[in-house]
Amino acid sequence: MNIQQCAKATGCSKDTLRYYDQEGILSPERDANQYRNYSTADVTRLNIIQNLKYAGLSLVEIKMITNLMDAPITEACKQDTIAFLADKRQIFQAKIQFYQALDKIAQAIQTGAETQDFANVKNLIQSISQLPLPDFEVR
Amino acid sequence: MNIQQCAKATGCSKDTLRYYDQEGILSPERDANQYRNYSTADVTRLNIIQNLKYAGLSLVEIKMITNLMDAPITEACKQDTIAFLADKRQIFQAKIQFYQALDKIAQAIQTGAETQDFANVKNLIQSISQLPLPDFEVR
DNA sequence: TATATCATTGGAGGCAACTCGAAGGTCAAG
DNA sequence: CTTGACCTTCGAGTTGCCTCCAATGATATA
Repeated sequence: MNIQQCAKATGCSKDTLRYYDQEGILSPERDANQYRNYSTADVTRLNIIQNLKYAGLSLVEIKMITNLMDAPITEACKQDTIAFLADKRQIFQAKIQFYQALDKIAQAIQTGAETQDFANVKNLIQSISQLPLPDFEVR
Repeated sequence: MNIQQCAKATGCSKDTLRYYDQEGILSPERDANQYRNYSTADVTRLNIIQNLKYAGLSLVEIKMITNLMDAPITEACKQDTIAFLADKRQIFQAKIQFYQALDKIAQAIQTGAETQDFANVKNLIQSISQLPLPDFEVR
């Protein structure tokens, strides 16, 4: 699969695919003429990358995770991974709670706006300031 | 409250506060000497800004929402707000589902790494590619 | 009144993650 | 064998969100 087909299959732009190659995030095989040749495994991997990006991970963090797929996992790397995941899970869980709370407020604002209850809309926006941010560092 | 105190109260840097002023996101009153003077309402507003940023909104979107707090809400603006919120709620709900699924996988990877079940770790990472991204546009 | 510490502005720099353009090589169709 | 649509690399530009610096002014304390 050439770069154009891969771009179409994954929704990444060709430039993005070249950028990922350059950054060592995803380096496909090359044909004799130096053209990139993407395998179906590469496409799967790009889906993983996109999903983790959507979850708010940086490309460096994504590299860490996807690297686990092809390297044999050493003891040191195992420890790193466990610590990293414990960290990330805290963040994921904080995000779940945060979005649930925020969605509740958004729903109430929606209702308030529809029923012309504008005073309440302002109170609801105020209440966003009360949502607790997690006290650990988040990117 | 001067800029230093506000920075301390909100956790924003002084540079960030000046940047927000410059961008019209939060413009505090000025004293006779041109020094910025932050009110408690400004601090509340900065909390809102930080929370919405954490939720993945851009500063432009945040401006849209916080502007609702001081302007009288016109009919046109009401329509915009309702549409905007409907949109954002879709995204929030997608994120909730996504993080729940991802956390489940992260937990399983953690367990697999702890118990040396590395083959399974690789399968689990693979399974991230299966998580459905929402089909609407997300930032 | 000198000194230190705060504030102001303007403009430059930085980082992540692209995005674009130029200059040139490859390949299939007519 | 030319035309057009691909591909390559390299380097520069862009966007969002800061972050730092220099020059200058205000304020508090010894």
